Amino acid sequence: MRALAVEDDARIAADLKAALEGAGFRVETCGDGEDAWFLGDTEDYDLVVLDLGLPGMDGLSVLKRWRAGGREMPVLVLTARGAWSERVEGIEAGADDYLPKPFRMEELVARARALMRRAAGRGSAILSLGDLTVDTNRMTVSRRGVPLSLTALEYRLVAYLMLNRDRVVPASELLEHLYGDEDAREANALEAVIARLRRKLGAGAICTRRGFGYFLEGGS
Amino acid sequence: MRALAVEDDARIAADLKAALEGAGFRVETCGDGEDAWFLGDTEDYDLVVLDLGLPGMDGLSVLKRWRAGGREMPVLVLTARGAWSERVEGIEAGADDYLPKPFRMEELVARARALMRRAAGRGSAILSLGDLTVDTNRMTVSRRGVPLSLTALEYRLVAYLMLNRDRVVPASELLEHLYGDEDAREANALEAVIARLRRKLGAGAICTRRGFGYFLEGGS
DNA sequence: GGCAAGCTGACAGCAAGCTGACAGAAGGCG
DNA sequence: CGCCTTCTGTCAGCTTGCTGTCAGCTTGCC
Repeated sequence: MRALAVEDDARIAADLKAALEGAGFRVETCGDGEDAWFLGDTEDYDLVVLDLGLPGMDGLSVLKRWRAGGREMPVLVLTARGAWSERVEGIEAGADDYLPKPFRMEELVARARALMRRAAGRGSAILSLGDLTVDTNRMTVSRRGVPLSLTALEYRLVAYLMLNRDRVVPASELLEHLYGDEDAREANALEAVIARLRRKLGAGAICTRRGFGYFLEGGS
Repeated sequence: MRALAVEDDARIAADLKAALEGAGFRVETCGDGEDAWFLGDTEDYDLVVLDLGLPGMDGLSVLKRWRAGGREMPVLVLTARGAWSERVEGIEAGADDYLPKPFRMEELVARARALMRRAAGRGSAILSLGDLTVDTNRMTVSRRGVPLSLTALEYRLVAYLMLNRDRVVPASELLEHLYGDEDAREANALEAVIARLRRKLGAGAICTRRGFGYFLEGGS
């Protein structure tokens, strides 16, 4: 397992290196944006930890150029505290996860592992679309970073829509997923859940395509 | 990440290998006790999965000899169904976790990850969250520095929640961890333990997410 | 305008979870 | 061997709050 840590603050960089090495990675560090881009473009890493504030070239630009060039390695972005807009941009630029500073190194290592797991084939732990984020580990949903308190049923519905965010999910399929298809719940149980969800997520989050089904808002 | 799977049943060994490789490990297998001991003693593994019933040398003896020789890698022991005494011996011999057969491979992978996380946490045997501290070496739990007297069962529950503090642990998983075979214990044994624990730890320590499971309070 | 699909607030039933009491099991100790 | 202590599963009754149902409404479509 080979990792690249892109971070201009030498002390943090050293800490990153130590933590990741403790987790079993061979780690290289780099403090300059352009150098980082070059390394990420020419070398093969299993993981990149990328700070956004860099000399040379901005972290987001680095990331975008990697992705534009077809580099697909997992990238964990370090964002400034509470800078939500940075996170959104980071995700759009192709980040796989983000971690707000300051963070505990254990947290970083945990995320790194989650990324490795995801890359190793399985579903990701964190899914985002628009201003909604679903964390399948914690089984939580948050909106613009604000955690929402959902019931189990509501969570499963959102998570399912999020997993199938690239298509319209028929109501019948949702019913089957939620209730295991046997006793077809009297029609509008599903609609009741959707209504409650919309109240919590915000009106525009779940869209209806009349006669077809539901989908999560976000771009399309 | 390098793992050793010690298992004499060839089919199970193959399953183990596949599951762990799916989780990102490079996996070696071994079906004989003496060979296993030699490998574990001379090679560096990040994780060992060890079945107790082995030809050549008994699994427990292998483990004890590793520990006696100062080998500290995380070891996950596979025990026979319902064999309680084996578990206790396993812990005394230095196992980090145990899993009763038969088990689901996902469960194994989850445990393996938890072990890796623990091992990566600076090798520290002490975990803290909020005002709770769990010392996995001495198997003690304290609150604001005041040691609590917990029973074995209670300790294992708290420790497991602490090891998995970054997620909500489903009740079914806790049952499986505590009792091995889910069917054995009727309904609310788990809830009884939780109630007793809350009385000792303080009411807010263990939180319930209805329909999901339990998690330790702290921060989030 | 009329019909059907979908929405929503209210509400009651019900299941998940909590707790205190109790007794069987396990183990310690004389 | 027998008493005693501690642990822990079961039970019953309770609380909490999730969720399906209903009735009436809005929206989209022809």
